[in-house]
Amino acid sequence: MLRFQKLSFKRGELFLSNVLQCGQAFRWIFHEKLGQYSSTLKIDGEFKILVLKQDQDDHIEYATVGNVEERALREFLHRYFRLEVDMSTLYREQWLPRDSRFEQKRPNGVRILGQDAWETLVSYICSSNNNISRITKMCHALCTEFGNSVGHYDGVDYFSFPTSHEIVARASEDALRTLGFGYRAKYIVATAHKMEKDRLNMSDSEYLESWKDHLQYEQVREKIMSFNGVGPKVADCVCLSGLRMDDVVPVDVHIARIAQRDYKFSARKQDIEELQREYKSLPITHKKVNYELDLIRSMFKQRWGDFAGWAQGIVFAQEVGKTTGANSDGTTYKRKLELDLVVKLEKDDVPFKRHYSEVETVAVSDGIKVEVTHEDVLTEETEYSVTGRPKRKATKNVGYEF
DNA sequence: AAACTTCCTAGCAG
DNA sequence: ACTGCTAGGAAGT
Repeated sequence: MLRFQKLSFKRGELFLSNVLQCGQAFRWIFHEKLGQYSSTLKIDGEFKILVLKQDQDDHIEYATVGNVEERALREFLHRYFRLEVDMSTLYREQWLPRDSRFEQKRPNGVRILGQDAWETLVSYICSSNNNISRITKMCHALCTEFGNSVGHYDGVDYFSFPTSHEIVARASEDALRTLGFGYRAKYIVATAHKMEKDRLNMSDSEYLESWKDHLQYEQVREKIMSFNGVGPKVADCVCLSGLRMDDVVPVDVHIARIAQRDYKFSARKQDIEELQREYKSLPITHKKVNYELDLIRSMFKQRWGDFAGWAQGIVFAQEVGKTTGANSDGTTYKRKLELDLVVKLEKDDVPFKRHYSEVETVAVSDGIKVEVTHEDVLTEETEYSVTGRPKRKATKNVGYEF
């Protein structure tokens, strides 16, 4: 039996269900019966099986399979979930004053994870032109095929995420293609080779992290983009989640659509030309960069400030609004969002709690569809908070239904 | 420089 | 059964 410990935080700062399987991390397994998430993570330099669960909005519970020193574990979790970042304050002091669209948004416990840099790089190479379901399968395949056995828990074997050395030694383009990586197979192999050659005596992640200390964002991105299969979007994801560069906004098709639709963005010719002059001196970036997308990136950075990447995470989660993840039986499902709302209507009303699921919804509030009856009219004064976990009932759909 | 096309694959609609 | 399309892009032309 696992011994679970509590890790507390300010109410609403973290909801595992909105963070672990929404396309940011790809290796968390959800155990239907236990209501737990598990994965292997490198804690204090060694991969361990970590189990998490949450049924309150002000703490999570954690346990490891096998011994990990308590202090190191808590430090790891604090760093992984970036608990030093206070989202409610950011929301109140940064995003809301700078962007009135945030009046219609809440953080909902969506956070940017501080992940292992090398794993982030490889995972996001897999993500190109791909859906979350398949990315998840690919990341798991990398570990089971080329990683090391870490242990066993609740009927599942766990493996480490392979180092560049292990990928070079154990994988090949052919093997990866057979595993379903498609044209990304050669990117993975080439990236692992380059990493193995460049990192010298450092570990993969130490090498990537070393750039952050003495280089500006533009140069760090440049370095990351020098890996095969890594363009601006993937590099920005590595900056944000792998290197904890909180102001970086990765611009994918969704964010580009939001910029145009909600922020009426359109690139001015003058701005594009200025940007081209700026990039002239950089050897790689100006070849891979899409100037329009890059202008969107800088627009959001300017608008949202030092934690623009986190604001992007909230906006993105609301836009996509679904989670997909692996189950302990090896299947990968798209989950439907399910939540409990604590609704306080008029000021003299007693708050009440009510369960909602996406299926039965009609009205939209905060990007969450809510069924509203005649007796509970949501107004601008309505206070609500979201608790609960994703519904475990699966659909086979891949795609967005909003 | 910018605007194409191609690259794997699974799932789904028509 | 078959085609066409799409899904957190990047590389090649």
